Amino acid sequence: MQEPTLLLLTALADEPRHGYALMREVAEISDGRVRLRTGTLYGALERLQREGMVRVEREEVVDGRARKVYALAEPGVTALAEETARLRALAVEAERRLALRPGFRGATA
Amino acid sequence: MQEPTLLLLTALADEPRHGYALMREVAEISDGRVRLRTGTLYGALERLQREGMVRVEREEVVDGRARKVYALAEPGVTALAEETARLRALAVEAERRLALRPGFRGATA
DNA sequence: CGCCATATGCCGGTCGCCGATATATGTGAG
DNA sequence: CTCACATATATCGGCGACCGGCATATGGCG
Repeated sequence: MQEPTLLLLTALADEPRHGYALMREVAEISDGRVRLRTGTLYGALERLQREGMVRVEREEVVDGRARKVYALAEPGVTALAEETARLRALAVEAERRLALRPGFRGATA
Repeated sequence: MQEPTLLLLTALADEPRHGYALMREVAEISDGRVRLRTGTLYGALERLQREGMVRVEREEVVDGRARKVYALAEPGVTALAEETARLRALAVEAERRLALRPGFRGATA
């Protein structure tokens, strides 16, 4: 799983959101580092629906603009939980190895 | 940065290793989940050298077999440290959000 | 002698992501 | 009133990392 996808699932983890809100949320989570393009966003959303990770919870019209509100499906919750656990373990291992290097000054500050 | 690349840099983080040893190391780090293909390995190694992350430390011949021993260059150390810090923060955030879900049972066990 | 582990390398295909483009409405500036 | 901008969704071509398969070569074991 790549980072944009991981960010997307994370942005959906606490509550359902529509596409455009997801773009803003992902930017915020990543401190502005990752700006999802619409091509990536809607492409990923479609793929994640095919894979059963995400579902459309409802469609609404707000101020004359159509919205699709996406939500994490159960497989998505499980996948996200497993992925983050895996990644956290990997990060810890990488940092352990880096600390083994002679003269290493942590970049974590 | 994708996971195979991250795993590769992690495998090089503590000490220099040659290609085949990297395949074994990556498999071990990932608990056997990720088996680097030679195409991925040598392709990534070449790319990472172009990017200045990795360098060939030395070439040796052991038991009649030629080896190239790869090492992390300084930019690789920095990149790995930053990437892991970023990923760890993201994992923490994802887990925080997951914990907010009603009735969530941690998959971290 | 054949098989497996060691060891490196290339090549075609797939797939996720990027960049650009299109479409449409509401809001605020000029 | 009009133009620009934020909101909102969607499609398309292309690129690049990774995968799977193949090729090549040596040393050790049965």
